[in-house]
Amino acid sequence: MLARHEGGEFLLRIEDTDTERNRPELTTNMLDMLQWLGLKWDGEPTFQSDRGELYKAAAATLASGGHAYYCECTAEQVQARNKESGGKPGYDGFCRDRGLGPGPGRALRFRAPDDGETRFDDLIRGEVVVENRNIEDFVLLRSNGNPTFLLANIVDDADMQITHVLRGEEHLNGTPKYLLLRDALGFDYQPVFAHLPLLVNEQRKKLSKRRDDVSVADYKARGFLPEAMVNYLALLGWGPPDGVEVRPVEEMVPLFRIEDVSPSPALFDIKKLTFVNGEWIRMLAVDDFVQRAREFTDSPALEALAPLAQERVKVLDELPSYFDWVDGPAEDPKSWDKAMKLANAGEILDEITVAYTDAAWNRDELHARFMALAEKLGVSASKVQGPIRVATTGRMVGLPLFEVLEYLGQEETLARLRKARTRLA
RNA sequence: GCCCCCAUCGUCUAGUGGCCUAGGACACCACCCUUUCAAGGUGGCGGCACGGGUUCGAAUCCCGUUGGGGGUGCCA
Repeated sequence: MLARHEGGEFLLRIEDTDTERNRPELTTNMLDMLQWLGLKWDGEPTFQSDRGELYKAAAATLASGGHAYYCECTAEQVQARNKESGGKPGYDGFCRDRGLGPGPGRALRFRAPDDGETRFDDLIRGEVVVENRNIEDFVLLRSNGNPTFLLANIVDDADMQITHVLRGEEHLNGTPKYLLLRDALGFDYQPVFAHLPLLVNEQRKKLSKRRDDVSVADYKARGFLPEAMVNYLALLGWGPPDGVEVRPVEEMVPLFRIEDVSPSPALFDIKKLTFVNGEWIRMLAVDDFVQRAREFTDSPALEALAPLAQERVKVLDELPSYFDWVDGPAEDPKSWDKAMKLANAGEILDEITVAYTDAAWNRDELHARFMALAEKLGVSASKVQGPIRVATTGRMVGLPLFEVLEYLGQEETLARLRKARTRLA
């Protein structure tokens, strides 16, 4: 798939589409992801099937030039022969000199050199040298006629004059093959290589789609901000020279140099991502926060209490638990037990359930009366708020109590307190 | 098996021969602040994998060992 940067400054080619099955939805997902992350692009995606003739021409050049040959071995046959000769994987060159022509069931293989070495410079890893005899005869054209990734890769790169080949370390081994193909095809083409470190899981294995959480859509659904995601991703394998880690991409771009990227694998640490996300949430303008928070809660109290929630939440999907008291105290037996088992829980509720009319029902007044009550009962303020909090919101933890009570209003608050008192008795 | 890559606190990193008694961030712990929880503040815990060289001097350079990862597909 191809995507051109907005300013036309560079051409980004993303190779993710299966050349054989050619599933467009993969491309669509990727474009959605890029957009969410704020990476601009334009231009229409290009599929490999649109460029088939180019690959076939290259394959023909290779075959007629003696750089490739047809092979009718099946995977099973190769495997069986390898097993017999000592279990070494890789193609054994069985059809190398059989002079087979094209035909059904026959794949085209590259004839790798028997000697010499292939070397290249990598911005991140320095010089990499591989002896050609360690490179086996890999497939160029499948028996169904479709080109493989490697062939499409070099043809596209040379054709588009790709300047920078930046990819994961898993492609490091493929690079000598890529270069061998380039030379066999006679291309005058020399990109700059940079093989980036792999992202690994807790077991230090390469992050895989099958067993790890790698879908950006999932992080989006959980309430991670794209700003935080990009920010955190940039921190893997790299650190800003001034040490300021939480900052917008625009600020990191001028600081970033691909050659400063670390060559060793990095662990994707959800804890730090969460921290960065919390920082970004707190940096949001309140109305922006409210807008984004709306995806996660439909509470009518959101607008009124947004700044208080904004300061507490690290991931947006925590929001519901901060606002589930609006229609009545949340069901949370643990909180109830913890708060109400206090010896003087009943006494606290008795004292606080008295209405007042000599002052406005607001945070400051509630606070003042609450403090007076704590002093009167000779109990710490933090102890006193427990029963009240649970009686009104159902939970032991949550937004600051008096703001919540102010929002609830005197009538509703007192009703909840009395109800709790009855239940307690 | 073979080939390639990698190796600083638990994690992400700074460090490119003396500014290193190895710095920062996350996490963790303690204290402060405080109506809960957060946020904020202060402090703490914690690392150059090992062994040889080179050098007046090595986390930094070289070699080896060990450990980890990747590749070894008619996947990309």
